[in-house]
Amino acid sequence: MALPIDPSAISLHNTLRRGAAPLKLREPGKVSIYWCGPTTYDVAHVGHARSAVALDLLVRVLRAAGLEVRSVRNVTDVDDKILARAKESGEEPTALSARMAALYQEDMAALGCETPTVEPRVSEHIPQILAIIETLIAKGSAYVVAGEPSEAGEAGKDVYFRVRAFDGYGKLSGRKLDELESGARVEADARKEDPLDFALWKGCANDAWGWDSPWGKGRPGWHIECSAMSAEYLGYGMDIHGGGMDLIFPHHENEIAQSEAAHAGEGDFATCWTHHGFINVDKEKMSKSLGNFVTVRDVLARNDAEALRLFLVSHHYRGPLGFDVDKLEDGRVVFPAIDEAERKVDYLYTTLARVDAMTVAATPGELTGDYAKANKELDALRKEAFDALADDLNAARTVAAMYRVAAVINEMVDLHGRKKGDRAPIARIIGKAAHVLREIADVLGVLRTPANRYRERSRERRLRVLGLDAAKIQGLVQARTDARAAKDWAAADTIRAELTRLGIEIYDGAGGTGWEVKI
RNA sequence: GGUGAGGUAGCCAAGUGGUUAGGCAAUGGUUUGCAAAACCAUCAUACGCGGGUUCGAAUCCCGUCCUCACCUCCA
Repeated sequence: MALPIDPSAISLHNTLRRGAAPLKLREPGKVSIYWCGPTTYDVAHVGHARSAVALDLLVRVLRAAGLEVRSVRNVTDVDDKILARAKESGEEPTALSARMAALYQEDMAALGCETPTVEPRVSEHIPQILAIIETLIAKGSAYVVAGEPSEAGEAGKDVYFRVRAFDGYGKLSGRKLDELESGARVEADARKEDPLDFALWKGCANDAWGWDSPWGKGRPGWHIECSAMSAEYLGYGMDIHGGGMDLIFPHHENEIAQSEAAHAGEGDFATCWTHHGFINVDKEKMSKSLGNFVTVRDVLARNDAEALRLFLVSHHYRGPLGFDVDKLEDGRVVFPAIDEAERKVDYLYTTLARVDAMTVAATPGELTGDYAKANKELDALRKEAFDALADDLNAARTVAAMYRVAAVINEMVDLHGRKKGDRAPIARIIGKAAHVLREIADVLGVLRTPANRYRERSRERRLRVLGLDAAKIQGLVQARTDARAAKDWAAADTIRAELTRLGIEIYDGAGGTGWEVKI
């Protein structure tokens, strides 16, 4: 079977060029990606999930095009915020960041994100960081100054990057040096040659959290880790570098400056810069500093992980994404958009379950009339689904096509029950449609469990959230079944009303009465 | 002030020059003891506002209003 995506058809928005461009690879058939990961001082929120899902989607799309992907996503485990948080709790900074990193990896795995090829930590790459800083000093791109004195005692020296010595500064973010200088909120620091210069290494007191260096004890500046670790695992230069839009300036701008200065004459640091949009709560960016964040764990306590994943891939990765939080009268917090996405996940799994429940053995023969039309529609939907992904990861379009495929399946399953004479062609269409649905879901990273397992885990979780007991529901359903057997419709309907009030939905099928917990 | 993103039907959300994106909600229908689910149909001649270009504009151009983000840490 042909690959669903033609690698030469893939185009991505490149921040550096301010527009979409066909994917260009340094080595045919292989893609290298560096993605800026989290600073691990707290549990991951929905914004981190969006970032991880954007990377995962990118990787899946590239793989669907037959490309070999090598992805690196850093864990920033050395940072002032980690230190500050650790001081509050009395925990060792390294222990805190390691604990948070483990939680992050757990959460992202729950969202169906594959583990990147390498997830390097800053604390384990200090030698590489020191080496690149020394190179920058040797090339005249960086300079050493006396450390900031502190009451804790003698501090190591600082190293700063000489921004004005790098020609292309501002090329990613579209900023001009003089504008930056004039609009500067950068605090003046007499030790710096220029206010725009940024730290590669910050000295600290001998008894503080840090590492030994040629400039005394200290910690790396924020940006240098990515220059050092990307070179370590991808070599200098990469095909795609990505992260959140807030990183364009200064983080990525500085990464470019450091890396290209250290590797002058070796070409661009990254060919394509990919940046995703934010999650907004009440139109404001979800962020830790604003305190308006919802953690992934908060969401997973109420909703299925696949609902959050579907919600995320239902929107284009570069646009803003509103995340609503509602408070119910009983004080429970709900996420209406995620609930809606979960109902769609229910729908998709129910669709697959209906296919599972029937035998759709392929039988040979020509499809004619409406069946030929349905078959053609499926081909068109499959093409649309994958074309959309090749077009700057437009997964929202892919999701739309996926719903249409599910509708075809349901339509055919209904028909299968009614048009007994046409069962062979109908079964063929269903078999093909189910295959297409799974193929699309795979690249989106949804529908990863067998339908019956999904149903069980959803029921369990929803009962827990509502504080209900399955045995009690079972009893009410049985009582209603008995009333129905006695044709006591009034009694049966009273029980149903009670179940509805509790949040239980029932359905009478050929094999008896089933029930679901509503989300 | 500079830079960037965005404003599309009741709501969410694709679409960057010409044929129904999709979903939610609502209404009608098929089905059902009645329902639920599923399917079909309607809602939908929508594109912040004002000009302009064009046979034709949500889409291009000019102007303008509004929202958000970045310029300090942020996914």
